[in-house]
Amino acid sequence: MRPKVLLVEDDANLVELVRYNLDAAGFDVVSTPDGEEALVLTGEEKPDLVILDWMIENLSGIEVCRRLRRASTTANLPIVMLTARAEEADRVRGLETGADDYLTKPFSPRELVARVRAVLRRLRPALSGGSLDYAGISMDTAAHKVMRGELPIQLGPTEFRLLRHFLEHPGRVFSREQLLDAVWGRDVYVEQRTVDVHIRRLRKAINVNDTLPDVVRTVRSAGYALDADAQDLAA
Amino acid sequence: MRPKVLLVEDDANLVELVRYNLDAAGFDVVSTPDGEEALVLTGEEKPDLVILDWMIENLSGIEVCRRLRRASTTANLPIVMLTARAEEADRVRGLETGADDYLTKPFSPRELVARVRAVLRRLRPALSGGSLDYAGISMDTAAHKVMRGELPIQLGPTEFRLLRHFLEHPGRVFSREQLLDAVWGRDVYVEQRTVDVHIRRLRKAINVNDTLPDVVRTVRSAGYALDADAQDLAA
DNA sequence: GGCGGCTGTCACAAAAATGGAACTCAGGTG
DNA sequence: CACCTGAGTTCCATTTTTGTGACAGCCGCC
Repeated sequence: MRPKVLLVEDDANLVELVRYNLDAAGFDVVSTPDGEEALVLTGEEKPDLVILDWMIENLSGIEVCRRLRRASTTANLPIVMLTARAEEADRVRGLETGADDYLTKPFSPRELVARVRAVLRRLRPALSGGSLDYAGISMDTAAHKVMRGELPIQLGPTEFRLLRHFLEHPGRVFSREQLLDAVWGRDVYVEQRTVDVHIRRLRKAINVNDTLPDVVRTVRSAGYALDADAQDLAA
Repeated sequence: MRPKVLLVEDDANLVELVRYNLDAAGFDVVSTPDGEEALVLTGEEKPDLVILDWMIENLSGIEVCRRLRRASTTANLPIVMLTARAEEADRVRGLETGADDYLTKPFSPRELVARVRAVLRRLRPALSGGSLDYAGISMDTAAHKVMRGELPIQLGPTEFRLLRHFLEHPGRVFSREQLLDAVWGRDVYVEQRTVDVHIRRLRKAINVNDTLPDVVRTVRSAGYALDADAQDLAA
């Protein structure tokens, strides 16, 4: 699955240059020159990362950044700012508004790709092909294989995505609603309790034998989390 | 708890400059000019982030970076590279080796701090807002975990919300009515005395053993407050 | 068309949390 | 010291939330 990047930039030549390089590096690219539209596209396209030029139409890049950070659904969306403003104050302001990285023009396309990769490697390890490890579970996202210690684990597609999501945010609690958004997709309508059933199927598959601790923690009235010490807390 | 940064840099003047700025920004700083020692210190000091100069003694920064990435305990340690080598190829190489960010000298201390913050904001949400600390109690709101010193605390949903409310307004006294509004919700109708019961459950859970002081202070005919010295005041 | 793996729902069981009542305890008062 | 008020505790019926097994529909495959 190619990660999707939303490019918000009004210089058509630059858009083409960046699009070409990102495409070659294995990314899908959606672009717009317009700040307002960027916010709309973020909701519709659900990009994995946004590249924001500072000077764009309608809303400034920094304002778009601020709004994305404020909305809960995009508060964690990786953002790379891109601009001709090399002033130190601007760079600091960009980073403090919530951008994850900041590049000044002129920049090298290769460096941009490298920085986009570095940001994604951090935030969405699964997208960059590597493997995810936590609490004795390791998932090879490329090969779609999962191991619990030395034991291979067999998972259905939904359980796989569910576990991957947990591994990307170890220890963190997600509500059923958040899990439906992240694992099923934002426009899918299913009962919240369906999450319970899949959690159960995941537990069944992961806790191969009774000697291994359950790593899925139930947080009453809140949701579920993947947790190395799920057991101790219950005790 | 202040995040700890390991600074690997051999220019003593630069070390002082960076140390001063990071300290002012709320970080603890440990430093060494030596690549080999950096690896040792990483294990001993368990920093939250490493700032690595490329040109250092014994091992090059990029080699240190590579080794840190390879070791499982430090594979996820955030790394910011810092160097005089402005060549594009070097920057790309640095980022691809696993650095999370890359700054070229001369750089502004403020930008360095901003970038360090941006990297940490991503990786350790707990260090920048996700966690509430007061009177020896720390609550990780993302993971829904509470600790009293080193001891894990088990709370029911209502007690959790109650404690969170207290932690958000440490030391302040709330009437039962205010607590019902804030913790139960404005439109919920329950007896005021119910608050007492939950306060009791909270106390029971928090005061794990008798040696620890009670941090919930009762203010007669007024309400309750979370207080570091609840005992002394009562005496 | 039949088979097997996945999915989403349901209904019921099990577990945990909650709210309230009753009773006890502590502090202040005259 | 008896009395009164507010707070601490305990207990338990009820309500809420989660766990679980079963099942029917779907889809790709042989």
